[in-house]
Amino acid sequence: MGTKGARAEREPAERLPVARVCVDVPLPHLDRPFDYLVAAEDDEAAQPGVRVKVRFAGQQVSGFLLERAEASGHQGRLAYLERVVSAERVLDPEIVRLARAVAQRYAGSLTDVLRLAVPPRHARVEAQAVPVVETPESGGDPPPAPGGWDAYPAGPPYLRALEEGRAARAVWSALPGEQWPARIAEAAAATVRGGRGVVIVVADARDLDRVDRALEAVLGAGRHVALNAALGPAERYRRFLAASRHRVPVVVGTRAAVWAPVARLGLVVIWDDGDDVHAEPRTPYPHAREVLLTRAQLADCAALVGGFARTGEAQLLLETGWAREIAADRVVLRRRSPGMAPTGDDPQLARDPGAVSARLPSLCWQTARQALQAGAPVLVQVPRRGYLPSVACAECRTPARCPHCAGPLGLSGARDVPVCHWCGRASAAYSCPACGAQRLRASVTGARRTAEELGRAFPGVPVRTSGRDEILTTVPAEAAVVVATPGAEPVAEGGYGAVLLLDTWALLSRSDLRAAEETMRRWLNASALARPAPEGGRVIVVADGSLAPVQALLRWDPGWFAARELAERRELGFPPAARMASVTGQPEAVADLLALARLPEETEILGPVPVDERDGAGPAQERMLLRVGRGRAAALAHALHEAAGVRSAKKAALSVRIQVDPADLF
DNA sequence: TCAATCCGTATC
DNA sequence: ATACGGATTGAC
Repeated sequence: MGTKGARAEREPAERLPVARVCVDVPLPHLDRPFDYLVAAEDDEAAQPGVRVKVRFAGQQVSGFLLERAEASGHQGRLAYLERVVSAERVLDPEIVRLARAVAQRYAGSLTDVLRLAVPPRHARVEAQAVPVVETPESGGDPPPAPGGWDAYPAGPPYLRALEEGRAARAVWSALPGEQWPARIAEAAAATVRGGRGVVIVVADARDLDRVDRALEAVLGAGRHVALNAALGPAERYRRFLAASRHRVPVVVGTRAAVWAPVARLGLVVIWDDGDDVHAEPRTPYPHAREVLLTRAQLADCAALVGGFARTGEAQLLLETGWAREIAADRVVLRRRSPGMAPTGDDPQLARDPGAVSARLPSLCWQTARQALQAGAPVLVQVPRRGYLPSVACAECRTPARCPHCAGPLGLSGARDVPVCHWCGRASAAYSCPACGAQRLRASVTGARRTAEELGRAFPGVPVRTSGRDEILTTVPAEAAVVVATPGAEPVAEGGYGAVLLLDTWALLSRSDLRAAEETMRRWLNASALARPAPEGGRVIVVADGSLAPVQALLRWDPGWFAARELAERRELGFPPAARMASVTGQPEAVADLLALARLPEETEILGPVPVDERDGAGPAQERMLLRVGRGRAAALAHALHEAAGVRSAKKAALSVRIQVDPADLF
C-alpha cells in the first residue's frame, strides 16, 4: 500500500481540507492561488510553506502551499494535491507577504518573486538533521573595540532602540575609515540581545567576508550564516535551512539574502545601497534596498541603510521622515577625514612632458611619493577597462595623453574629440608630442598598463593591481602602489597614506541618470580607505574643484550631495522623486501592451527609443518609458501587470519586458 | 441528425 | 502546455 492510492480511494482531510497553492507557472494571468484538496494521508505534511506537486492544466507542476482553508470559493470540482514534496516549510508566511508586496510593486507575478526568494531544494541536505555552520577564518579587520557607535550622536540611542526591539529606522553616513563591518555586527548583536533576528545585505563577496568575520567576533560561533551567491546548490540550501529552521538569529549575504527567513525579525541592514549589484537581474528585477525597506515596513522592524555615500533613495527616506539620520558631527568628521585636494591644470607638465612625473599630475606624484617615503601604501583608483577605449597616435603608437593632467585620452561615442579619462577635459587640437601626427587610433589602457607606468614612476616600490580578474582583499601597511578599479580596492592595514582618484571620466562623460551619484560613491568608498589627515592621509582627485561632486568629496558631505541630487531629480521628474517603468519589446508588442493597459491618469509616455540589439540577431526592439507621480506608482504597476495578463491569456506571440525602476535610465 | 473538427478559453 | 465546451461543418 503506497502513499499514492488511486484517485477514487482518497479522502479529504477532516480539518481544513482545502490547500491554496501558488503554482509554478509564470503566466501573468494565472498569478493567483489555486485551490486543491488535501488527502487525509497528506494532512500532517501539507502545512503552509511546503513544496507540493499538483496537476495543473493536465500537467504536473510544482508549487508552494500558501495556506490551508475550510472551504474554497471555486465553483468547479477540486483536484487533490498530487503529493507533498517534503514536509520542510521553506516558505515563511512573512516572506509570502513580502513577495506579494514586491510582486505588486514591480508588476510581476508572485511565482517569479518566489523563485528569487526560495533556493532550489536539495533533498540530501534536507535529510541531514543539523546544518553545518561554517566558521570564517580570521584575518583582515581588527577585532571591534566597544563604543564604535559613540562617534555618532544618534548611534548609542539607536543601539538601545534595537536592543529594546523598537522599529528604529536610520540612514547612516559612515565616517571615513570606519570599521563598518564591526558597526553592523554591533547593531546585529544589540538586536539579538533583545531576542530578535537580523538580516544583513551587502554588495559582494568581499564585503560579505568582512561582515561574516565581524559577526563571528561579536556574536561568537554559530550565531549567524553567510549566504553567498557563489555557493553551490547543496551548501546554499544547507545555509538557507539553518536560517529557515531558526538555528541562527542572524543572516548576512548578497542580494538574495534579503529574502532569508529569520525568527522574530528585528532589524534589516543594507550596506552601500548605491552599488548596482543590488539590482536583481531576473524578472521582475526587484532592488534589494526596496525589498529590504518593504520588509521592514511589513514586519514593523528596525532598518539601517548605511554607506560612505548616500543614494537619492536614502535621502528620500530622510526627507519623508521615514528614517532618521545617523551621522557624525563636523568636528569628529574633520578629525577622521583624510586631507582632500583636487588637481587639474598643471603647468609643470607642459614644461616637462617626457619626464617620469608627466605620467601623473604633479600633485598626485608628490603626494604619492611622500606617502611611500613614510612607508605607507598608496591607492590609485583607475577607470575600469572596456568602457571607453583609450587612444594612441595612429603613426607612432605613442599613447595619447591629456595635455592638462597626462591622463589617457579616449574617444567616447559619436564624438571625434578625444576626452581625458581622468579629468574629463576635451583635447580638440591634439597632436602627438613624439611625432607631431594628429590622427589617433583606438587602443586599450587598463589598470595593468597604468600599473606598469606607475612602477616606472616610483622605482623600487612594489606595484600591485586589483581588478575584475584578480581582487586583492587587503594589503599590508608598507610602501606599495596599489592600482585598483572601482569596487576592487583592497583594504590597507592602518589605511592608505594617499589615495589618488583618476576615475573621473564616469562623472564627466556619461549621460546616465546616476553618473554623478555613482562617481561620488566610488570616490567616497576609495577615500574612506585613507588614513585620517592627522596621521598623514591624503586624497587627490584629478578633477575640476568647482564641480559639485568634487566639492562634496572635498568636504566629505554625502548628505549635501544627495539632497542636491534629489532636488534636481524632483525638478526633472526622475526617480526616486517620480516612478518610472519601461516596456521593451518589438514595436507591435509594445504598442499592443500599452493599448491594453489602463494606465493611471497623468501617465507620461516617453519614447520609443530603439534598443541596441545584443549580438545583432533578432528583430529590432524598442523601449517606451512611462512616468507617474509617486502617488500613482502602485496603479501604474497594477495596470502593466494586468495588461501583461490580458496578453498572456490571449497567447500573444511577441513578449514584452516590463521593468519598474529600470536600472539603466538614459 | 449526428459525429468530427475547429476555436477559444480556462487551467482548482 | 492540455483539456474541455461550444460552435461549426460536412456526410448521410
